[in-house]
Amino acid sequence: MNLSDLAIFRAVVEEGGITRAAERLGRVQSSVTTRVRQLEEDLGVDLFIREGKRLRLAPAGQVLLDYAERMLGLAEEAREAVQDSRPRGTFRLGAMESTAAVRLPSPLNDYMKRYPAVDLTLRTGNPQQLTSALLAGEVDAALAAEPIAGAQFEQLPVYEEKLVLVTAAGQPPISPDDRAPRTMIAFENGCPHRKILEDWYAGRGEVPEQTLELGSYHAMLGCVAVGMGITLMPKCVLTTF
Amino acid sequence: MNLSDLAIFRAVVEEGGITRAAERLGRVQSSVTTRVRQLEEDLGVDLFIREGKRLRLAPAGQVLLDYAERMLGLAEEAREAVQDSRPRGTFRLGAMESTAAVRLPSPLNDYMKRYPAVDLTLRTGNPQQLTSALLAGEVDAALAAEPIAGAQFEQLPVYEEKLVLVTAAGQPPISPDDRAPRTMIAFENGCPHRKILEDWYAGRGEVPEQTLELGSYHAMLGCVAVGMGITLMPKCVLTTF
DNA sequence: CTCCGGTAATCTTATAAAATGAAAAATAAT
DNA sequence: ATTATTTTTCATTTTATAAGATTACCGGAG
Repeated sequence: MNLSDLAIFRAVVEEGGITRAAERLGRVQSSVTTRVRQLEEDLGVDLFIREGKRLRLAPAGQVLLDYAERMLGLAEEAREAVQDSRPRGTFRLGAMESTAAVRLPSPLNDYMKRYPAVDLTLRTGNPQQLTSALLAGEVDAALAAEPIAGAQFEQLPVYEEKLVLVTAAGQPPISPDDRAPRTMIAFENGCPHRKILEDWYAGRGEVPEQTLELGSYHAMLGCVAVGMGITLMPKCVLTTF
Repeated sequence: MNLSDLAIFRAVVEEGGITRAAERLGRVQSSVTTRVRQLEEDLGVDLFIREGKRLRLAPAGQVLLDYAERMLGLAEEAREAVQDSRPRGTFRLGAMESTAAVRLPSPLNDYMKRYPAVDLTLRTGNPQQLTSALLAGEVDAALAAEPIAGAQFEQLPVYEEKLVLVTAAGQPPISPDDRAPRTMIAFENGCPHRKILEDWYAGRGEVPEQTLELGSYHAMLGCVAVGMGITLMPKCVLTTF
């Protein structure tokens, strides 16, 4: 059973005869006869009751007709849907926590309005996690901070993040002469900003005596505000609090 | 696009590769490659994104996969439904008014309980109307009183109707010596009982002076009861009032 | 009854489609 | 760089479908 068989069968039913169906289908009567018989043989049932030269739809034919129309309708629809270039399906995007929270909400909102047929999935993680998800095909694209290890990706600069050192309000500014605050507050391991902050310490010939690892920017800022230590984060994150 | 193409496409998606799909389908991988490419050409879109030796489902492929699964599911279902010999569809039955009202309700009820997948249509009419409906293919079968004109039908005796002359209660019985009541009450023209009643009059050498034609047995009996005339009807009809 | 018009079935031949097998190209892993 | 794996391509064989001619069948008209 394939769709052309079903189309032929449907034409025979609709035209009420093999000869007229053949005419409509632009083929010869014997072909149509053969295809109908083959279909009957394939299904193991009579689709038509043959009374002399007249064909009457058999019960099994009625049943098949219903299915045939549905399948042919779906085929037509599929053909159009597939050629429709408007985005659809699911778009699985990866991003770092900071990007996801601050930069993405607005464009994501626009995107979803613009392409209502697309389901969006946002997965957050550090660049390592994002790149491996990308390699595994678990996400379609990701926004991550450079540099990216094993750069066999197609890349496109999107945002330039200005990173700021954050200290408690009222604290004297950090100068090259003073010792840096002893506690470094950072996001989970793998976060590129954390690495940069560690490098900053190293550049001063220092090492943070203590590291406080937190799971959210909100918590980190709270800790900084009470003078627990310093942190490094995209400037834009600050503006949202 | 036909169902085998779609089955092949689905297998490739499910197995995640042409080689495994070919194995599962029991054919050689070059065939599978060709069929997939043909399907893409036919639809005018790429179903897969080819990255080296790995195939990734393209957006259009996602769309098609959904349709393919639906169509293949329907095909499977159709194959089973068509081979299912239990009656289904619509059964269009014709019958005379008296048969429909008195004899059919109970068997019809049984039938519908027994074959819930069958839709029943009952069309009432006199034997002439029923036979022409049968010839036109508007009903599948009909219950009609003999004799039937142009008997190219397959026939089967089902009921034997005892016809009774009905007069008003308290009336003296009709004897061959008296004149028959002057008014004949009958169903619409074409009703076989009416013909029989007319013949009965003729057999006595009489002719009904007046004919009252009514559309329902209920009305006919009402008229007989008040002494307006006589009628002839199946005995079973009487028992239902 | 026989012939004619119209229809479906059958059979043979021609054409198109699909499957195969082998080799090539591409690429991921070693 | 080499090997192994996977897809693609191509020539060939096999299968499926279409066409064309014929036959069989039925229904109506003469």
